[in-house]
Amino acid sequence: MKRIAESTVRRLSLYLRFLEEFEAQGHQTISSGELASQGGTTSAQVRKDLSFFGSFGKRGLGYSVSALSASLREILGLGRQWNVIIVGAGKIGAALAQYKGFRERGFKVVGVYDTDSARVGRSLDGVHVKDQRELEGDVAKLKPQIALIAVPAEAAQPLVDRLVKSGVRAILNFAPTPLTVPKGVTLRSVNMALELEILSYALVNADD
Amino acid sequence: MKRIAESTVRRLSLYLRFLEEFEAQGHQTISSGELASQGGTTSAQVRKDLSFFGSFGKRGLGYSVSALSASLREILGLGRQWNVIIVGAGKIGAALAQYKGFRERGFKVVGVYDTDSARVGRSLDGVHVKDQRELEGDVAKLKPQIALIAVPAEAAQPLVDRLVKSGVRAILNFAPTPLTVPKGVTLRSVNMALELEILSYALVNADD
DNA sequence: ATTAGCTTGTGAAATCATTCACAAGACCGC
DNA sequence: GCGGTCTTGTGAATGATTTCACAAGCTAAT
Ligand SMILES: NC(=O)c1ccc[n+]([C@@H]2O[C@H](COP(=O)([O-])OP(=O)(O)OC[C@H]3O[C@@H](n4cnc5c(N)ncnc54)[C@H](O)[C@@H]3O)[C@@H](O)[C@H]2O)c1
Ligand SMILES: NC(=O)c1ccc[n+]([C@@H]2O[C@H](COP(=O)([O-])OP(=O)(O)OC[C@H]3O[C@@H](n4cnc5c(N)ncnc54)[C@H](O)[C@@H]3O)[C@@H](O)[C@H]2O)c1
Repeated sequence: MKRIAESTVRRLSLYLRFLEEFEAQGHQTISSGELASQGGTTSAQVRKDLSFFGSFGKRGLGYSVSALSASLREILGLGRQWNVIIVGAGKIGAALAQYKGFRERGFKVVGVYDTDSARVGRSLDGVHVKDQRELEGDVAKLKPQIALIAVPAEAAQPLVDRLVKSGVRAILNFAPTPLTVPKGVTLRSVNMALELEILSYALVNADD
Repeated sequence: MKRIAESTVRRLSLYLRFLEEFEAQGHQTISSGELASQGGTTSAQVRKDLSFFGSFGKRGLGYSVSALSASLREILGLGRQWNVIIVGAGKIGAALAQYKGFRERGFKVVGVYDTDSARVGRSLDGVHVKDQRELEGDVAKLKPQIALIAVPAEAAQPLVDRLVKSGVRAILNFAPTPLTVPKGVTLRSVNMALELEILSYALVNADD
């Protein structure tokens, strides 16, 4: 299949969230326009996004909320549970480990790792923090598909290398540093200071 | 001035970070190619990004690290301290309040607010948590330019409305819900579950 | 069965972003 | 001062994404 733009995947994920809300409200069908207004986009965009994957609607009627939800879940790979590990049990790592929003969307935290012996052994919402030396062994055993990186910037690249070597193929990084991964591994970074800098830019350029 | 793409602003922010590292290493000049390789982009992209704002380099030589850093800081509005408030002192709000990375980049947390009386009064790294009823008064007094939203999804829109009414013009939202702001206010959202869903998509479509 | 009223799916057009490619400028060594 | 070697700044070309616009399909009402 043709490569799909990340912006499209991002919107599909948003559409799914709105569909679930709609479903909870008891609606049976939804039009591209309604979906668009929720997501801050246009009806044409919604239809174009969906058209890359097939044809899900009924002309004159719209989309079946439940059928489209199911299709989007399928497309996004959310019909299953993903096992996730978190490395770094500091402030942000602990918050992520306890975040209910992940589990609700099918991402289960199966391990949390740290170097600091003061943190190892503690329990974060049912998952107990282990020493990072157990990382490789656990990855081989538990086969988590996704790893979250919540360690200091300078520890991030060596950690990525270990994770990749152990077989992790998708990484979400929170350390504010550029990282490289070999082909075949997907890396995404969330950089919060950078988000604030974009706001800063917007504030000083408010007049345009 | 012509409107600048967000992707450009994002890269400028990254360039600045690399320049600071370069400066710390004692380098005087840097070429677009060196800057590009750090940021995972191309030299042409770097030059084009900068060209929107002026001409900062010397042909044959490259850019003065310190002069370009200063220019980028100016462009991004980072030549000053920004005051930031955080609403919601739960797990993620507390992590953000204690995050050193913000202060290092000129963002100072001047207030943290919550509804929960068990959390009010605690101190998070020097800033003590106040009752959210003090929000409006404090915003009038402290004039924070930026607010971070770390409350449950259902509390987010009413909170945005209060913040906007009080004069906050830039908001970074961590609640996984769509929010609307009037024109003149900048809103950005960080949606971590969505980041994981993009990874999920990448994993199930690894072969393309 | 026909019509009226919606809404989809999709080529074509328009807009936006990135990459190419090269003239022009700067430095260095001789 | 000149030739050689770099590297910038930038139009033009390419590529990607979004928007437009409309034929075609479905429903419901009569
Ligand atoms: N706190 C935030 O809100 C926040 C926000 C954005 C980004 N970040 C980034 O997230 C990362 C962690 O930040 P934090 O505030 O949680 O810091 P922290 O110091 O609270 O936590 C870092 C943890 O990582 C552990 N660690 C260090 N090296 C390790 C390794 N090799 N293996 C396993 N664990 C290791 C430390 O023992 C510590 O517990 C940093 O890169 C930071 O820039 C934090
Ligand atoms: N924990 C995470 O890692 C994480 C990650 C991504 C997004 N989020 C999102 O961030 C938000 C907070 O998550 P959390 O895990 O910190 O939850 P939490 O329950 O630990 O914290 C929420 C806090 O907000 C406070 N609050 C509620 N309504 C408020 C109001 N009107 N004004 C001020 N404070 C109010 C609550 O008292 C509580 O202390 C949620 O929307 C969540 O989806 C959390």
